Amino acid sequence: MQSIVLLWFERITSSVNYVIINDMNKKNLMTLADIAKLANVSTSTASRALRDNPVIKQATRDLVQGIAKEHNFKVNVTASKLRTQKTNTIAVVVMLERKSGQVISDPFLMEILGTIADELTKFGYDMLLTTTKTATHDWYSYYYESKRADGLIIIGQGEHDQRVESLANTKLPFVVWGTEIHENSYTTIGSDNRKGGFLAVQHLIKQGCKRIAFLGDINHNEVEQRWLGYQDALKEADLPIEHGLQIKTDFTSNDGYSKLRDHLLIEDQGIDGIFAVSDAIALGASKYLFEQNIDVPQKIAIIGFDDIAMSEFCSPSLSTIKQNTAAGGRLLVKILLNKINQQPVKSQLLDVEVVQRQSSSR
Amino acid sequence: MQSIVLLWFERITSSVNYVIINDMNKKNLMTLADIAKLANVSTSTASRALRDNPVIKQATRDLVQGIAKEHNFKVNVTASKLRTQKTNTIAVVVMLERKSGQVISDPFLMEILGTIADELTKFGYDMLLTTTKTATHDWYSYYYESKRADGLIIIGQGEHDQRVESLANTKLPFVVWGTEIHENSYTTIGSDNRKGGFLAVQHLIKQGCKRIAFLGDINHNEVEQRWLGYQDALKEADLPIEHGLQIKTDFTSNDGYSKLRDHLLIEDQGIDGIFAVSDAIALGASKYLFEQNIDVPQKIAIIGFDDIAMSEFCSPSLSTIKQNTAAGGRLLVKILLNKINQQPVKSQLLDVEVVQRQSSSR
DNA sequence: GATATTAATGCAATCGATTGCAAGGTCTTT
DNA sequence: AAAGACCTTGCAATCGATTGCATTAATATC
Repeated sequence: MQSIVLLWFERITSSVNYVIINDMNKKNLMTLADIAKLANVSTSTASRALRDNPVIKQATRDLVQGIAKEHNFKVNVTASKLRTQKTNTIAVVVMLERKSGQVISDPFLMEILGTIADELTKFGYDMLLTTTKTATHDWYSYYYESKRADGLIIIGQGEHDQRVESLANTKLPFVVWGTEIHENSYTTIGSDNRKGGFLAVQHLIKQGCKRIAFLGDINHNEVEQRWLGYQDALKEADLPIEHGLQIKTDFTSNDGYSKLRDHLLIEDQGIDGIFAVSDAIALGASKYLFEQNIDVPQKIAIIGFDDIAMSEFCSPSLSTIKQNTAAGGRLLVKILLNKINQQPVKSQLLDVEVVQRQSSSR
Repeated sequence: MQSIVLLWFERITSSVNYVIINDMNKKNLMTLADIAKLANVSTSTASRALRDNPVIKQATRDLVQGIAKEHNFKVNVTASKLRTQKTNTIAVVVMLERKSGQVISDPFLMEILGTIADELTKFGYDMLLTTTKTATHDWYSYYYESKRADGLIIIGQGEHDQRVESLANTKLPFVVWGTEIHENSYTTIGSDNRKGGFLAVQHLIKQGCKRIAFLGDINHNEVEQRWLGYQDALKEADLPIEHGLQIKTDFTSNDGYSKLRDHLLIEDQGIDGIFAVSDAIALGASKYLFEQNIDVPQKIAIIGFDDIAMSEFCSPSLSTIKQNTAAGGRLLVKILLNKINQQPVKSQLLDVEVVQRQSSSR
């Protein structure tokens, strides 16, 4: 405050400072110019000093930074964004299933979102979150042209989605959590779903299963891969692939329950194993088997996918395929930031592993 | 550049358009000024026209809007934010438990986040998401002073948190999902946890339970309320409140499992009911009872809290207290926006209800 | 001591949209 | 036909930080 008075005689006039003080009282917002005045330097110097630009003398940098800290000054990122043309923000779009309005697989999602959030923070980025339920359709315009974000992370490609496809032709840097579909169409990061399906079914076969049902909807890209893995394992064991054993099932426990019921009522009873493409589905199926007094795993062994927290605590506990979500989140961020920095990137698959529990231990 | 020269002769000439096209090729970004030129009006008129300001003639509005649409023009929100001093963005902070690094109760969280996201979108706000794991500590500076967001939604107050308390003295508009603690300290929205605890225990008592264990950590504000509700119900039924039956348990299935085990091994065996403050805990506890061949619900009835998707599909299915998360999300947004618009607001409780399933049906 | 280098800082334009105020035009009204 | 009222539109300042270029100060070189 006193320094301001002294400035009367200097370059800066008293009335200007007076106004500023008033402004502060009114809005309680320091501006870079205020800091500069207090430090008795120009705003350019103040700006450079705050960002530790070596062109500014160390003493000046210390002075300015000290004053900034003292007054708890924070740069107005909006002004900064406008000038630098960088938002330092990444938008994350969560694809929800249209019909159910339900999240692809809750616990898994929350975990990957958390990792992404943390990872972005680490690199100085903010994270904008939306779901497909209400989001604008034109992500390119909304996020990129409007300067809301520098890039986009899309979680779950779901069934073929036109919105994602069309992004490939824009300048918007983005990555997708899912499965690589059309070659080079866009960059995807995801678990090795085919291997996951393979491991799951191979495991069931090792437990002695010969006729294994597949619960999932292969219109969903990732599920399609799991379905291919399912077939790989059967082929490897010289078991027949019976398309009648593929039961189209949504990503919910409810559907797992009822689809299995319908199938067991209508179709033959000869299945001795179930590969469900999500733990939620598997739990629904288990429920039905339990109600029918069908012994799990002795009569029918069952394995899921995701390794959600509950799987361990149901009875019998659920075997499953575990995805490395933490690594996935980190990779998504890393690849996207590389892309933003014009570096070449390519799609990647993450390894998966079998978690064996009671539901498949004979 | 050239456009300036050309403007000498005429306001708009075809060559001006040419220049604009050049600009686009360079940056592929239309600016309001470009649209204005195409429409042969000033930027001020263009700006007002786009926002449907009635002071502008309808014909002009149509013209400008038409051109904007035709060229797929989107206003640069960064510039807009700077000028208007409004970000139209809300930051959402998810409080994670420190120790476990785990989310308070996954499925519940994802649901409320989804609702908040959708609701904010509806009102034209973007949503910035962070977790407490890596977030800056000074939310006021980071979000408000830096002009990243107009307000803050905090999900879960956890144990007493200094960061939340200190916000109460700032100008940052914010609301908390949780339980009202210090009167008027800040605005909270949350389920009526006390009533939830009351209903849960009352229900168990109706089923004939006389000695009911409480699984939860009452250092957590919301859990404390559930604990009070627990006591209310016991008092109402003239049952003794035994503090030995309060078992401090974290929000995980794992802890539910092991804490119950420890308790049943060390303490007396006389309990005939369990109220777990989350479904995750309840499922862990169920698991233990199942392993020990303790009949649920006949010997011990059990009820949880949250109504996560899995509860219905475990065996036995889990009774629980259901929170109205969708209403919660909507209310959080509504209250916060009211607050931002300087309207008076007050904390609110949301109703809860018992969902009776097998685990408590004798 | 004069000039060439280098170091440190300041000037002023810029990012793109918004808005108070002024100015021009049109239409009444008497 | 003059004067006022109103309707539209444009001018120019503004939001706050950043940065290319110019300028001044300090040091080195001959």
